[in-house]
Amino acid sequence: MRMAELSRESGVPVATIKFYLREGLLPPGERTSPNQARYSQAHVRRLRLIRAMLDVGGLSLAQVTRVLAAVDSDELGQHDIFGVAQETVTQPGLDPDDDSESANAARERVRKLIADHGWLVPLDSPVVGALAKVVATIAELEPVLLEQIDDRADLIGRIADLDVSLLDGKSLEQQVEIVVAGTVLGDALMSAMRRVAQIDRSARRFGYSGDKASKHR
Amino acid sequence: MRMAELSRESGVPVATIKFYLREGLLPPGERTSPNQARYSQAHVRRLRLIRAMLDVGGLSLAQVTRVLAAVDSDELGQHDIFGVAQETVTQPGLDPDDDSESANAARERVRKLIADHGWLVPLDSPVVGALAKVVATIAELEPVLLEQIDDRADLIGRIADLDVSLLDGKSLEQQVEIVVAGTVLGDALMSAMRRVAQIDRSARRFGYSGDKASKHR
DNA sequence: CGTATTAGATAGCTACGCTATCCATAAGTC
DNA sequence: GACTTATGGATAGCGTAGCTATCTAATACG
Repeated sequence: MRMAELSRESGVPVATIKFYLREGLLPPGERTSPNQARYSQAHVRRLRLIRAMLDVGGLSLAQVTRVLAAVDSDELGQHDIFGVAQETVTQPGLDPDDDSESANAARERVRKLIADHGWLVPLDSPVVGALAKVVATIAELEPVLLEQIDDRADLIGRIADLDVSLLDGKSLEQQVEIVVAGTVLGDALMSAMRRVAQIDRSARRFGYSGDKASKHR
Repeated sequence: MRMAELSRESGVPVATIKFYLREGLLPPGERTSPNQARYSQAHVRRLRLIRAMLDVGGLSLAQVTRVLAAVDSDELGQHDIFGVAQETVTQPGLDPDDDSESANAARERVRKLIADHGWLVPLDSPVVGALAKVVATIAELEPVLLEQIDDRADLIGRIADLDVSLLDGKSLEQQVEIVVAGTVLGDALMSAMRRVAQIDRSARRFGYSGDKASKHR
């Protein structure tokens, strides 16, 4: 497959593909002569993955770069797969040097949450720091949201069960792909479904009107 | 409170506050003379809300602007609250003119999902379109993720129950604030908790090692 | 009265994610 | 083999987002 076809297949403009090649997001094609190359189905798939992470997952190019680098390096152990995918996606959490009252309160709340649920997670991991930051933000803005955090954690735990069960009987290579997609696109899927479900619950509680008139103009 | 103090209280630089004022994100202060103004605690809170939506929620300035406009307009009915918050946050979904096989398959899958769960949601609403887009993307990239979508939908539905139950006994004004924060920050909270829970489940399944040595370098 | 702030206007800046142009070589076409 | 088209690679530029900096005239404060 040559450049034009790769572009057509993937829906990504040629100039953009060249840009991704320069940035190392897309591996170079197989050389057929000093300055010609041939691309494969793997390139199409890689392009689709890039676009999915950018458009649907909402990642930055830099994050996509890191995720792909992790995918390509094959020195991952079973247990690290999630960590690697997550750490490249997780945004900076609570500053560890932040010793303010609210920061400590948030950290404590998260510590207790993890302990209460018996979660086996190092407290100094980036994901925990990120969670602490979210909790701190919510605590000072709309603390009611934290009232049922334990119930939420139970449900989320069961979602995580589903996530992990997906890996059953898969090769390590497949697992990497599933975890990456599951981490990035999984967030989008959960958010999108939650919104739909909220509309349903809200309609049941406050009354459903199928016509547009009731919608905000 | 004058500008300098507002800046100190909120942690937002003066230049940035002025920028937000220009953009209409922050309402003008109360005039004390033709070119002086005084700010209140409400301004501090508003600033914190803006920063939370930008930094934690990951919204764009334009989205924040729309959310705030909706918050400020008080012509919302009970049932519309979710819709308004969501529609300003929900990114463009599947193009309705897209008649490709994959797009139709995704739409059908979503339609069935909604029907199976008895959700009361207009199929042409933006949130459903957004969900269809996510489903379409996952379907062509990592379709295994869709295998347990019904189980996920059940759990998400129960999360939505929690979301809606938060509004019990709250004034309409409070409800608006809760829904806005719950929509934007709630996504961040769920994602962060899910990552932590995934680490736990993964550790249980594949073995936990508390030391850093097992982590990706 | 003098120094420090302020509101408001305008201009500039950095990062991101492309997009466009150029050129020399190679491929496809007759 | 001549000729048109496509390609790889390099370099430059562009549009948007989200601030940041500077300036000015008016006000506040001690």
